[in-house]
Amino acid sequence: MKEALAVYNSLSGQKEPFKPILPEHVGMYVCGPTVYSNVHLGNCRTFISFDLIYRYLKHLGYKVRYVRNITDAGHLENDADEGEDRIAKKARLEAIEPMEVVQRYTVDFRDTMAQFNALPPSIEPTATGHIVEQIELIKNILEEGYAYEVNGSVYFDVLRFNKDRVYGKLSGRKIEELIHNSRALDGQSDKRNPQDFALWKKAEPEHIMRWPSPWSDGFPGWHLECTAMSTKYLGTRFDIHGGGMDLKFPHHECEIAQAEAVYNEQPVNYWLHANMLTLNGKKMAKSTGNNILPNEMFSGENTIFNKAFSPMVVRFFMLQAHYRSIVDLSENALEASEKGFYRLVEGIQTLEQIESGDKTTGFDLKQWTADCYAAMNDDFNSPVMIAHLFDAVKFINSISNGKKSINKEDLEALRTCMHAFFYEVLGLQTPEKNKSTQETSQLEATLELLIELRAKARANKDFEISDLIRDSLEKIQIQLNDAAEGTTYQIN
RNA sequence: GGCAUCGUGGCCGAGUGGCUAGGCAGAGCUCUGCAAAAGCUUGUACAGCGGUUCGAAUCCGCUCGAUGCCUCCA
Repeated sequence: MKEALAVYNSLSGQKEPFKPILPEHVGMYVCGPTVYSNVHLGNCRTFISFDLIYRYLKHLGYKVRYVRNITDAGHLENDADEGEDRIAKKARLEAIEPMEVVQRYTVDFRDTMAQFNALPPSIEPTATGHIVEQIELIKNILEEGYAYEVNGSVYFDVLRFNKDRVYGKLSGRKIEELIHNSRALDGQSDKRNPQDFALWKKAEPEHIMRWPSPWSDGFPGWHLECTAMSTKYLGTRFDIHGGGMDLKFPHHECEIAQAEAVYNEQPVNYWLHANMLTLNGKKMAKSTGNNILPNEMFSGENTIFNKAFSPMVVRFFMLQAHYRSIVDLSENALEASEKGFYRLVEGIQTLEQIESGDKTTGFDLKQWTADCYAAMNDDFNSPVMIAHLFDAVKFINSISNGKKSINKEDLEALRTCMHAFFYEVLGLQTPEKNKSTQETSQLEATLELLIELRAKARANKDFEISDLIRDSLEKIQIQLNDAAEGTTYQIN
């Protein structure tokens, strides 16, 4: 199965057979969040996409080292604030320590990702914990002649780099076009060319987050941390680098330039980019109000949707689209996914109860299993794999109805495969059963009494009473279901 | 303005030269005192206009539209 995996490489623009540098190991780096506010739902989609990829690689038997950074310094804003660090700005606004901001939102981020059942990465390094490595890297780039210092700041010399190597190969941008499209400098910049980017910025006096360096007391440029940390933990050449599509340019382009400047080879074999999440057809933006936080979705306390959606439903919704497609969050789409998700969950629960027969009828289990793997091997095509899971649910239901049968061996294999794909690869969980506290057991007993009374009324054809019980319960979100074996209830 | 990705049935969303995606909704059926729930069955599609081809939703060109990034520090 491993050999069949193909991934879409942004660098080449096509699907390529996946061959890691070491046969049994995979090194994967994904650009993590900047922890200056609550994690953005769009960010979550990126990390859920890479969680799927991480899980599938592990499922195939690879030993994966998954590194995802926490950006807690050096990510400058691009609005009117004169080069102020996002973290520092937030700290100033809230009158707290910068590291307090970092701590708060790192905790929020981890908590949210845990709710989405995303596995934690193998290493989660922070930018502030790797200042030494970043300074070393700048020294090396300067030594190679691809950077220059001006007034205590150090900039990467893109034009100089482009003479020896190619800048723009990931994003398909040409340096001439970049120059052509740049506006004239307003004279305030120390940079020689607008395409150049900061490796080190001298801190203004009011700037709180600062570190000593050979050039000035200052802070590292944003692009630098990922190069420093990825190469530290994965080597100067590693297998997979991931991130959101929006990071392709300039961030990842700059990473390539930084690494190539020092190590003289391209740092990454496979560049993978997860696409964006829109909300009601538009980009999510705080400024326009077209924005929703993960927790607001889970609790239903928001002005965008009329109801709450659980983390598993949202995760399932995202996995029903391919990671390289833009996916649009809307109430209709979420509700459709929610129902589909529960259909799948019930199918898995039915699978636990069905019994094997003499032979398997109407289902080619080997072919089905192969189809599931083929879908995932085709650039992690989770929507197609999920479609196959629904085919299995249809089969499971018809076994349950007695219309089809399955032999012992196949039943075992079906359970193994369904579990592997549902829990392990897709990372889904079935909703937790309510813990049986005293109150719930009292409720259960009461409901069973009501069901018994209703059954008596029905036996006497006293439908007025039986419907009164049913309708009254329905009003308080308790649904009675009459089946051949008796009446069951469902609390919504 | 530049770069990139994309436009699929009522909604979401795969596929990508000839062969059923799937989910939700709708319709029909089964079950039921009637419902509900559940299960089964089922359909109209590939933005528009040209071109290539025996054959295109799939390839090419143009038009229209969408989304992201860039055009300032990063």
